[in-house]
Amino acid sequence: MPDLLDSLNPEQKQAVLHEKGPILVLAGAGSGKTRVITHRLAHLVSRGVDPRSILAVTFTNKAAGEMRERAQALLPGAPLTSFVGTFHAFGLRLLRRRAQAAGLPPRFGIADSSDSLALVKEAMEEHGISEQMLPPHSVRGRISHAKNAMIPPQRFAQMATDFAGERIAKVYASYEKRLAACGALDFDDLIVRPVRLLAEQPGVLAEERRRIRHLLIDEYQDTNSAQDALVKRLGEGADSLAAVGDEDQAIYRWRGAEVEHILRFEEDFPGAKVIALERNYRSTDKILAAASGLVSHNRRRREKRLRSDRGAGAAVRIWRFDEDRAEVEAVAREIAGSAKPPGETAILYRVNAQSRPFEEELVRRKIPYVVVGGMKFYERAEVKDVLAYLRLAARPEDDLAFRRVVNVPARGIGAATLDRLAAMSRESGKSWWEVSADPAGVTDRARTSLTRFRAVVEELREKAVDGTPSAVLEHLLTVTGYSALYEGSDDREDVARRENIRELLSSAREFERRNAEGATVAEYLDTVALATDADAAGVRGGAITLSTLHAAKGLEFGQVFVVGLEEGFLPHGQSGEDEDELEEERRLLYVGMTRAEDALTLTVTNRRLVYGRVEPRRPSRFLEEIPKGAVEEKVFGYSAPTAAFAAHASSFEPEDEDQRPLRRGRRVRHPRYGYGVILTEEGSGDETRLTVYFDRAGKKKFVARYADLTPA
DNA sequence: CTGCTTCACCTTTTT
DNA sequence: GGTGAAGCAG
Repeated sequence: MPDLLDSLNPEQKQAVLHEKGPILVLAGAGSGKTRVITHRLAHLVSRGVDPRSILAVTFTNKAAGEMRERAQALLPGAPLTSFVGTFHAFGLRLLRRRAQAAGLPPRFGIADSSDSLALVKEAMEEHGISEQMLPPHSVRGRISHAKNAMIPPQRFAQMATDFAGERIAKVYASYEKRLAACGALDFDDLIVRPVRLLAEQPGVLAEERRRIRHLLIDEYQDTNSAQDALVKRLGEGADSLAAVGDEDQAIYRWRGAEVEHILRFEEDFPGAKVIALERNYRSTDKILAAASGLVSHNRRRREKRLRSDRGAGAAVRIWRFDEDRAEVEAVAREIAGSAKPPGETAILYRVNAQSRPFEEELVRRKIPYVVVGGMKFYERAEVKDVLAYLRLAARPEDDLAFRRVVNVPARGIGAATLDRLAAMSRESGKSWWEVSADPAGVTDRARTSLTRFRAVVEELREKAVDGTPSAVLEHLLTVTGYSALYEGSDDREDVARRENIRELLSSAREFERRNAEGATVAEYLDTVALATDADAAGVRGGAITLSTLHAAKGLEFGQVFVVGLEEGFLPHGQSGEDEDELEEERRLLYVGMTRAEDALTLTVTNRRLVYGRVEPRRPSRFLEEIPKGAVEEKVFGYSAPTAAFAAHASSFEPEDEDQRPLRRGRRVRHPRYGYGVILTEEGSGDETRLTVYFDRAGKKKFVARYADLTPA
């Protein structure tokens, strides 16, 4: 198929044609990365390579879907049988096939992020750790990092140096126990377990290597160490291993990704071929110059020179506003007056909460829009409830699902009964399901309710043996009494819930259609567990796209607005001042800017409503780093800040040396709580209240005047 | 045990 | 502004 290569430039062609061994493709923004991957995949197949020996891995379902589709389009005829999917989907498939070798129960479940957060909370409670002391979210984060670094609880405990670390080690250990008790794996396990399996069982490794001969890894800059290890295990000795990525677009450090993996590729794979794709087909020169100038302030990157293929174009606009209302209006007005079709426009922001004012204004102006990401379909309570019933139908020993719905709709099974079941389960090592058959020490009412509940689940189990997912779902909605819960109500929320349930049903039918044979309940549940968003990005058609900078990666638009370029958003207030985190924030903006083809507008505001409060804002430091030659500034009715306002604003200034001993960030000592650090100051003078985070006692609030705090 | 109210706390990004 | 936990009356 010679025409396969005609549309490629020389570098792209080299990347596609590369025959043997490791190759790293450094694909700058807009350089035709997906094109290279899909063509390489298609090329291998058309050259006679067995499609089943090709493994193509990405990070998101969306990217995987696109890759499969586009590769398939290049290969008329037989459906592509290669594995094309996410790291997690690959890990899951491997573990399902080799559950026994991996030492897993034959039908293990998958704990999603809310399941695993629930388990962390329980584990914390078990060890008497309050949520004030350690936020469950961050504990969950620490555990996740440890798992991805392949550090087991035992070693984590040995490594723990401080008080918090010791506690987290305990939580980590019982979290793992609890996960095992409900026969479930969390997302991290889906990567880490395969790595361990391949490391410990040479036989399995040999077989997998025999099966997988060609690897294609997308977004290599976003791999964490477990994913990197997985690639290395499988890739060693493979016929080819192609890693594609761009360190300037690495934006998942917080999730354990390490740019080092891509920066170190040639050392890890000696003799690797490296090809840089530096021709940009997406953006005009001005946009590219602005974005490149910005990201060149990063140190941990390879020097590169992106060239635009599209001519100079218009300057990047920087719009400055006095307040957020004006910002929202100006952006909406520009969009309304624009000749571009709505589908060609995107508004990008740092955090989801920023979408709201724009949504309101777009609604007011009757401009259609879609929000990418946002509230996730599979995270809605009603969807999770219904799926929990389905999970029980497939695997009654799924404690997490059991607890979720045993009392939904309300059956008179309350906290006391649940505590009983928990205790019995812990003592006997049996699942809640088993224990609930003969519960000791619960009220008669609860006992009858449990019996009735069990009968319902038993019936669903039978139904699930040979029923399709959608049939079981439909059945379950009536027998459990779940749909009656929201029926016949005019409440907007209830209407939405009914719609979501209907939506779930049709997605199940869609799943069955796509997997004509083998659309079992278990397989449907696997798919759903790894599907995080409802692929909303596919339906953008005639609507403006609203998206976070993260979710915008991989997309492109004629006209892009990156809004709210202020300190606190970009860089985000939760990101520290250390260089690595700043670099990541800078890359995030870079990713946003390089989404634009012809028009890019960056906005800043002097004042903004945050959590219902008007707050002074300062322009992002990144604005200074964008080359002046590429931009054109415009100030909208900008009034100089008042003196008081300026004083307030300047307290955000990091280089403004504040000598007060009890200011934000200072370490202090308290006679009772020991050492800590000041998190926030509220009010002023005698009224000043301080929130202090103590190393051992957690968060406490004080009125500064009365608290016995000394600088430490 | 349930359902309602209040209250605190919060807010990064996601497979 | 929104959500989830905690508190309280029925």
